[in-house]
Amino acid sequence: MPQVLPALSRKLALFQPVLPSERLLLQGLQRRIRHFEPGDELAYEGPHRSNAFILEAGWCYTFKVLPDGGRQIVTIKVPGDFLGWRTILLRTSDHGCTAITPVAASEIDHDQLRQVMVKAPRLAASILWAASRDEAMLVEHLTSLGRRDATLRMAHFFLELAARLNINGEVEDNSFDCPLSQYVLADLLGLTSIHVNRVLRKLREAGLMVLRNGRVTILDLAGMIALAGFDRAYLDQNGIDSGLKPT
Amino acid sequence: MPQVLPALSRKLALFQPVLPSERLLLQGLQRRIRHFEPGDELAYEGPHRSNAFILEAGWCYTFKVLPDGGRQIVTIKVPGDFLGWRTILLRTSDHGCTAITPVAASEIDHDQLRQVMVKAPRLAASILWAASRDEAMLVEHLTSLGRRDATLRMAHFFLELAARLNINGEVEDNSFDCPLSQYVLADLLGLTSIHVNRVLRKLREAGLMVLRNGRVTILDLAGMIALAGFDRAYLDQNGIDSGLKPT
DNA sequence: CGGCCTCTTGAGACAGTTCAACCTATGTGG
DNA sequence: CCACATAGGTTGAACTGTCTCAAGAGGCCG
Repeated sequence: MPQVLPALSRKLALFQPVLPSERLLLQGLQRRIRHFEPGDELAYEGPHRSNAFILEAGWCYTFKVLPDGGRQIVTIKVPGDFLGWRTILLRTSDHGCTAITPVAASEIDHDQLRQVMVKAPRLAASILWAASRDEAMLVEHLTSLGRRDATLRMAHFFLELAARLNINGEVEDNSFDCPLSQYVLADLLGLTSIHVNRVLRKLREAGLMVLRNGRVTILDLAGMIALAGFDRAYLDQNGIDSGLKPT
Repeated sequence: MPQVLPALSRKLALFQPVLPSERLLLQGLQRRIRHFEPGDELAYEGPHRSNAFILEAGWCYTFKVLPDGGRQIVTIKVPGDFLGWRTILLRTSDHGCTAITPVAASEIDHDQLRQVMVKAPRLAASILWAASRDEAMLVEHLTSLGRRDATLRMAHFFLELAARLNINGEVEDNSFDCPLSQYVLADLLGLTSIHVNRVLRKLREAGLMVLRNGRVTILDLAGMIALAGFDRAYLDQNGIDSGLKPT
């Protein structure tokens, strides 16, 4: 029996406590674990019935590709996140999903999920809360692309990421692992990888943050927050902050 | 007794038929109609309990404001759309909402909605389908801001808008009313109003589309679709197209 | 009539792109 | 164990899409 659900239930507990009975229902959803290697596709764009997952371990990104070959990364997914849930009801998968690191994900049985939603309204509310929070992050990302310049986008993204990872206890000493290449950051933030490189250098030289060897360190938290105009209210995680401390 | 729900139920019927009993439940949700004038705020950003609506008549936009005074319009809402539903479960309203035209909207009672979700799972699925579709549109918009240039963004937006409005039968002769100022289009598409003006001119001079006196006319549908790389699959409305015809 | 909002156009500036080169680390087959 | 390929990162120089600043025109309303 695989050890399951710590990340998801810890997140849901930010909304309301997960009762023992609900914990069992979640475990039922998380029985079928599948594994993927970096670069594997968990879902494809197109009109076929696509799978929904709970990401248990590892990182993925979801993306859209454009006719000209351009790619827009929509979200970075970390353990505890839902994957592909939007396509449970839509009849087409509107995006692809690729593993960044080795990934373990539990595949959701649609009928079983339907049962949970109908028979456990309280848990259903927790799940819909998490989905609403995902959408709020999407809106914030959209705002970044529309109205923040490259530097602010970068700073804002890493502050959000720290807050999300801290739910899983992955932030320590103002620092966390981050397996995102500059190419991925570029397609996420609507930039070129060349410009990502320059922006990261600027943040480093300003003493704000460093990304090196797959690890992020926030050097000046107050400076980052002021720069990005970051207000974590939209993450709705009052109980738990970014894990970062002023220096 | 106000005449209610044609737009929403027509939209939900694109997913599955709305049964008579479900129609009654929807009518129950749509009892408390409120009216707003252009410029009125239906919701504010901030940590208070915000209201959820179904937009019955008129147009709104939702937006975020940045510390530097910049504004990003997140979505344009037309009759039949949900407003503020994300903040039903989140404990903070992450965006504002402003009426563009005179608006009639039914205010949703949260407890009553909860009842519907629990007691009418089939209708709940239709509602969640519509919410998923809204999210898919958000993702497409995000992709526009990240990886499409100003002209493609504009063309893509108006093709999507036509498809949405055609559900309400508002598209006729490749033309539809559109009360969006160039300032609103600018904040929606992450541009300045000056550049919006130039892009609209370019589209007009290319014989692709015209926006004049609050009315859009698509002059060259195939050209627009090819230019924007528009694929309406993400709207998941197989039953009904954009109402536009090749010329 | 004056004030305001929206639309329009021009000219110069700049953020970010494109193209090109080179560097380092890691892995692989001969 | 070297030769080579690949992936990620770094830097420079020229180019361009979009912005900023500035000015003016048309329509609507009090």
